[in-house]
Amino acid sequence: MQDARSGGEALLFLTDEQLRKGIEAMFFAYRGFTADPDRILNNHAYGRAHHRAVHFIHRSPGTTVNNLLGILGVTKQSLNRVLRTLISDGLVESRVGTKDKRERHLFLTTEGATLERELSDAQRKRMRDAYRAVGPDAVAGFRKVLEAMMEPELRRYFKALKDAEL
Amino acid sequence: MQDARSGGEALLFLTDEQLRKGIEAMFFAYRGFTADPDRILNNHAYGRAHHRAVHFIHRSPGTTVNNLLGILGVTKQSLNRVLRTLISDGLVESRVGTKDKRERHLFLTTEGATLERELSDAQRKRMRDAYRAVGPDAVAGFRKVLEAMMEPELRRYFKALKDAEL
DNA sequence: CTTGGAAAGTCAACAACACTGACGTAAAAT
DNA sequence: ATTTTACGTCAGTGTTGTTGACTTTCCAAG
Repeated sequence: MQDARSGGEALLFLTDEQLRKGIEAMFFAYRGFTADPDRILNNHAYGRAHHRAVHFIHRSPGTTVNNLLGILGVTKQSLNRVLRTLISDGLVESRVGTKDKRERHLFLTTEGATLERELSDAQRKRMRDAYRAVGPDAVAGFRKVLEAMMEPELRRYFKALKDAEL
Repeated sequence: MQDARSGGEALLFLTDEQLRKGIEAMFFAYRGFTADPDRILNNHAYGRAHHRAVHFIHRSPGTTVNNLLGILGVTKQSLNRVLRTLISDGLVESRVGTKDKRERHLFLTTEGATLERELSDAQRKRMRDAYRAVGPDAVAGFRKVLEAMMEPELRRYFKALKDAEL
């Protein structure tokens, strides 16, 4: 039906039509991916930017502001606005570095960890339901494609994250 | 290494750690997914919202504003601002409905189609490279997980999009 | 036929969050 | 001693989302 241009046999998944469907799937899926956390954040007067910060501080406790900047890909001004509110609201603690006193090491407070849990529970639930519905082989393929789509620098960072670090 | 808590055998892909890695993969991959179009849009003084509108108008020529609203999941006021600039810039044409004069049917002009092509070429290239790197089986799994992650309403819409419509 | 409500679309004002640019401070590196 | 790095801040701007108020059009009940 859509193999007119790829004279080939096993290359049908590379047609423009299939690629476009993949693009749209990515768009619609990302909406679902963020839907549950967005609902929760609305009740807390926070936004997606706060979620991202809280997630990665939880993931890597003691990370520095500079580290976070690289991961999140925003300017320090933008991140600072978010961190400032999280710190003043008592969700994040910022400790001056011991070795290098210019650095600030970020940690979640108990309250911050509570919000993180609430957000990630909702997001994991959707992910778990999706995973369960399709099975481990599909999940493996999913992960492969996502990794291949990343910018090389972030892919390196992503692969360096140890599973055990959680 | 991370199977401590799932007493099970084939359920390792459902551990919290694996789910969290999936969440992060989704986050990083989406950044890659939008990186190329974002660069192009910057040169044109447009944003991601314009991209989305142009994409779906190309996908379904003659679609109404209301249709687009359901697909994009924003308020009509937000979409209207984007459409207004696209129309006044001559990328989109808005025709009053013949049957129902309240409706506006949207079409890309030649200039609009040129921008759409430029954007989707870049985005498809990244998708194609990723697909090629992982092979058809992984791509099938990728698509399955994405579909499972969508909100039911959008999944129905997504599945209804015929491949041939492109 | 008229009237009243619903639907489609537009205009205006506001908030969140990204950006750039400039500046300041403290500490590390050279 | 000078430069660079890490971090914070102030000011200004742009995109994209929101709500609220409005017009035009359609349709259906009286």
